[in-house]
Amino acid sequence: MTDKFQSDVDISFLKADTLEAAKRLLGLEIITRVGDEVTSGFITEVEAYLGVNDKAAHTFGGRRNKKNEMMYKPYGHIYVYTMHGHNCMNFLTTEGEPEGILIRAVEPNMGIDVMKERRGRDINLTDGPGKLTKSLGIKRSEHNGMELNNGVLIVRHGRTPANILSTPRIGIDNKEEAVDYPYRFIVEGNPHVSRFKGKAAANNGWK
DNA sequence: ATTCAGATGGCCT
DNA sequence: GGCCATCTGAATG
Repeated sequence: MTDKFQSDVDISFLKADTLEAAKRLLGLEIITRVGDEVTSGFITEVEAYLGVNDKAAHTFGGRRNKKNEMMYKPYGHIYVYTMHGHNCMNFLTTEGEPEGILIRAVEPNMGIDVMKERRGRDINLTDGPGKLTKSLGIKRSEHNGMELNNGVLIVRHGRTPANILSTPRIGIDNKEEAVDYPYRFIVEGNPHVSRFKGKAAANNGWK
């Protein structure tokens, strides 16, 4: 268990309830290995997408197509889609419902130099859904539909949030009543989240 | 500090 | 052709 690329997390909590699972993801460390380069970050921001009843979800009303096909896999799988030329990653939840959790931001931990190289800049490496996938080397061609902890991407116990804040989701202004659902969860006071303003909390909001 | 237009690429209509 | 669960740099105040 001292292997940095071996999971120590029982991901069965993803099976039960998407909103609860979203909060429990905060603080977990996502680790990727591409070739011999290992990069990782602690999850600081997530958004839940509640499937067929959620107008903001790709699977609203049971929509099913080439892009969202992997959303219909069971919990513990990864859904990666591209938009505007960027990759975004979700962890799937439940069995039988096309629900998932968008990973919107992480706090960089391992392999920061590699992330800087992949991103072509030294700051703002992982504070957005398209940024973190680029920093961690996550590609649709290699990660879409894969299972967590199978060798390309694992989660490990990381840190514990001191406080969790919920807000409306970002970037879904055209989704009618769903724009107001408080399905975005962040580690309060952590600066590595989208649109961060103000001052970082003590210890970046971790216990 | 905040706002905004343009880039961007895959997939749907 | 048009739509996005986005990002960036430039232009503002």
